[in-house]
Amino acid sequence: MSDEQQAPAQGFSGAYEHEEIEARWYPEWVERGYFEAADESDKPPFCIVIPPPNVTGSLHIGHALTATIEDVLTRWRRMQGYNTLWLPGTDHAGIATQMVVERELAKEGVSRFDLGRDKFIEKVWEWKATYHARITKQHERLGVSVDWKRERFTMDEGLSRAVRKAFVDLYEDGLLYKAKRLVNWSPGIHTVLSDLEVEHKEVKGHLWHMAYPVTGSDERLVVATTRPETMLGDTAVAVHPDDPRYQHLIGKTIDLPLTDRKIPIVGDAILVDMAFGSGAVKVTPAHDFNDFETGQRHGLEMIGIFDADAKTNGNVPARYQGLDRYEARKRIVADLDAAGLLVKVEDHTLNLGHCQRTGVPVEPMLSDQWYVNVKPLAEPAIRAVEEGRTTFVSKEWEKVYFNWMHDIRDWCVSRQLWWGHQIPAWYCPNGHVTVVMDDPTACKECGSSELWQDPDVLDTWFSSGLWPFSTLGWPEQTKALKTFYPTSVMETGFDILFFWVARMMMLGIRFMGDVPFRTVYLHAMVRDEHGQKMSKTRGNVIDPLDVIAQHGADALRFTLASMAAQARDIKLSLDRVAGFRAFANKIWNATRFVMMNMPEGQTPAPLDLGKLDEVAGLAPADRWMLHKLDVVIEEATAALEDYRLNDAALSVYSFFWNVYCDWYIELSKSALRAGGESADATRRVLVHVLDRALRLLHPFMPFITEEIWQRLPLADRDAESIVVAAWPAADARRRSDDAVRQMDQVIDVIAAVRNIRGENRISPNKGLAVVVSVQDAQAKALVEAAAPYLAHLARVEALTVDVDAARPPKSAVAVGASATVYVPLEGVVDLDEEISRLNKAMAKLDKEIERLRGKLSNERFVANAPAEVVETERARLAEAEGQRATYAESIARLQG
RNA sequence: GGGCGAAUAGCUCAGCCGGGAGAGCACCUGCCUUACAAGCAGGGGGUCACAGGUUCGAACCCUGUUUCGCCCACCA
Repeated sequence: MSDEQQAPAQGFSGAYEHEEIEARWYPEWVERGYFEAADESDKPPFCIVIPPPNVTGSLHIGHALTATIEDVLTRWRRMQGYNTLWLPGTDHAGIATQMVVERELAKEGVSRFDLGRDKFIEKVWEWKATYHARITKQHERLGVSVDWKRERFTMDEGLSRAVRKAFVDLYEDGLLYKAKRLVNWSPGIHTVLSDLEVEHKEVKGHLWHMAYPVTGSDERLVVATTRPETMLGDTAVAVHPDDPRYQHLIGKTIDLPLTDRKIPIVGDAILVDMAFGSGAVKVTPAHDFNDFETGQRHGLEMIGIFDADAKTNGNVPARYQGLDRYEARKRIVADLDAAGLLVKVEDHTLNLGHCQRTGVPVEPMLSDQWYVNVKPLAEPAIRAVEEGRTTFVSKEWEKVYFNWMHDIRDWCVSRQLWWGHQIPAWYCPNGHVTVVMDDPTACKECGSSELWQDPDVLDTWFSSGLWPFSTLGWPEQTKALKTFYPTSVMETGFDILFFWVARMMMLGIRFMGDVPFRTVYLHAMVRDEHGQKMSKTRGNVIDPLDVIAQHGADALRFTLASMAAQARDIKLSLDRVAGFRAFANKIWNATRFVMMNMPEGQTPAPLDLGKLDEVAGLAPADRWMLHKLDVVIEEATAALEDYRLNDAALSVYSFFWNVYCDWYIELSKSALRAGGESADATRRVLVHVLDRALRLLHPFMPFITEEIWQRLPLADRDAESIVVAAWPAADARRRSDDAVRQMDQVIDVIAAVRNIRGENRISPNKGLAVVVSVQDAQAKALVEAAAPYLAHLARVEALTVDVDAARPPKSAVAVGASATVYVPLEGVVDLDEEISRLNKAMAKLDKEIERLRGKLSNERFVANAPAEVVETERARLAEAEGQRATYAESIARLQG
């Protein structure tokens, strides 16, 4: 601070350094409890529960987007005076986390089975602790204004209780049941998957045509299959009952090749399409969903031929046992070929289900699992959206939601994992099931004390589905629950609409009797700048922490918010972030200017909007500035109300840079130099606007705005931190149409001079003598009064203003909307340059004139278009024609 | 097989209820002008994917086509 004397900018002498500022404020905010919500309050509630990040690793750029959007909404509402709760937490992420820990262990050559369940789970908790801490750090770096005191984890005690309560209730309602069905089995991780966790991908494969001998005859029935190995589990062959080729075979049997089994030939019009393949289908009910249905219809035997690894089991002939399914395929094809039973092989692309996590093809397997009967839950969840009790931002998502909900199928919720909520079902030796909240000591049915708990755990999404109310204390009827449920906004990526949002809707309505959130705001996926998915293998992953280190959290947040409206993909470019870092720098430097011009130790008196007319020295430029401020307050607020974060961010951006900095600060310099009342008034406006602008920017750029706001000399400071300061309210008393009209004219003249200067490459240092021709005395007075502005912003050293001023000889000309500007060129510029500039301007006008004349000579336009539209077009034409005439005359003069 | 989204300047994208095509970055010219060279001033650049239609008037509404992307779906 030794240089304070040379640079009286009250601490703003240095450059903008984001690291230092960002590190300092976050702990301070938490310490002062600004982010903490009240269980009960007179203020209206605003609540977002965070989509809990998985504790698998660190936050990626998508999380940064989530955090940014939610923080913008939360900080904005907090400033508006809401009792604001943004509730943080993390998800145990069953499969994902178990997998990463297993992978870690595998590096040391250890499997989870070597450790045993308890030891393994201990390891996972250690992992969770590490990554939870990392995620928390990252969130802090981003500046999230969450209420850390209410942080939850999907497997903490309270939430585990909520999970049990939900399970037991659904079970008692008959909405949750156990059944033996064909399931999606992942041989990669040895667990069943829900339909949603199966990804269908096109795969190039083959269609094998195999000949099956009909028992006791020479006839052979050719079947076509994409999976020849499953023939070992075939228990029938189906043909179409109306197929003349095969009708006579229905009721007969097949000698199943490579086995000693005989299987029936059945007629089935549902399964069989006569036109496809050979028209005959092998039926493997234990390993194919269609075949399973067929088996049900015909009472067929089901022979499962694979174990948990999808290797052949003891149900197949000895020589094929213990083979991987693809190995088995090769062997079966080879053996059939050798036996002369392979008729042909065709290329064929098929849609194959893959395990979302491991990428391994899913194996349909027969298995005992727990299911939720979701139809009865989906119905009210559909109705809630139809009736608008929950609305989607981007209405189009509602259609997607409805589509899925209408076709919803039972949800398989059990998983053969160790990490997760163990299913609260106990079995006794007599085959009874006991489902209760607290660990039982005896069987509910027979009283047996020999009980064992179901070893499986629940799908992660089961606990996440309870998140909006379990985090608020449910099943206890807490005050927080009463205050904040239904929550205000659910903001998350569209990729988990079905996984998560739909489930929360169903479970929220079932357990709370009301929707879990009023608004669903779905954001896009963040890609790299070319639209590629970020992935480690592509090497295009953008780590939010790297971006923050380089450009600052404020710049990253502003970038993400400004792109939040993009529909499906957000293409993130680091150039863009750099641009917004420059913006932060601009804010910093503008502040420096303001501070340099404040008398040390004094704070300008606040502006009383009701008495602006009484403020001595308040010039049109000041009134104009206040007017523009009011416009942006209104725009930004309206944009946020509509969840148009990009519009809000960008309108404040261009206000601050292009209006406040580019014009007002420059205009203010002459008043500040002049001193006295006008300088005083200008200082008050400078501070008033900067203060409001910082508030508007705060939700987007919390750190820099706080740093500056704290040091601003504000006489009417309403809070100790901008975090809890009031959001600016639009106020019509700031508006002044007169000032806007006047300043438009001044700006018009300045722009005209600058254009002549720029186009003619006249040095910025060269002072100019300028003649301005205006239309009336009022305009003359106005432009004359603006002489100091012209001197500073356009280097006009000698100004002559007249109504219909005569053109000085050999002068450049620029015609503005309300004035014509002449700059004598003698000794300043080459005449030819000016002539070519004028020709260019004229060519542009010609185009415009042609367009307008065409339009106005169209009788139907004049007859049908609204009068005001016709009027503005006429005015435009008149203006363009006038300008063109001036230019043409100028050219003639310069040449002559 | 069904559904959805996108196509606008070199790049990434805005563009509301149909009425003079915009921003950022990049580019060109001139400037270290006392807040800021991470800056200032000036400038160039678009057949709004294509073809029809509605309309006085279409980037915008309707129909179709093409390209790219996504979601859902049990055809062997």
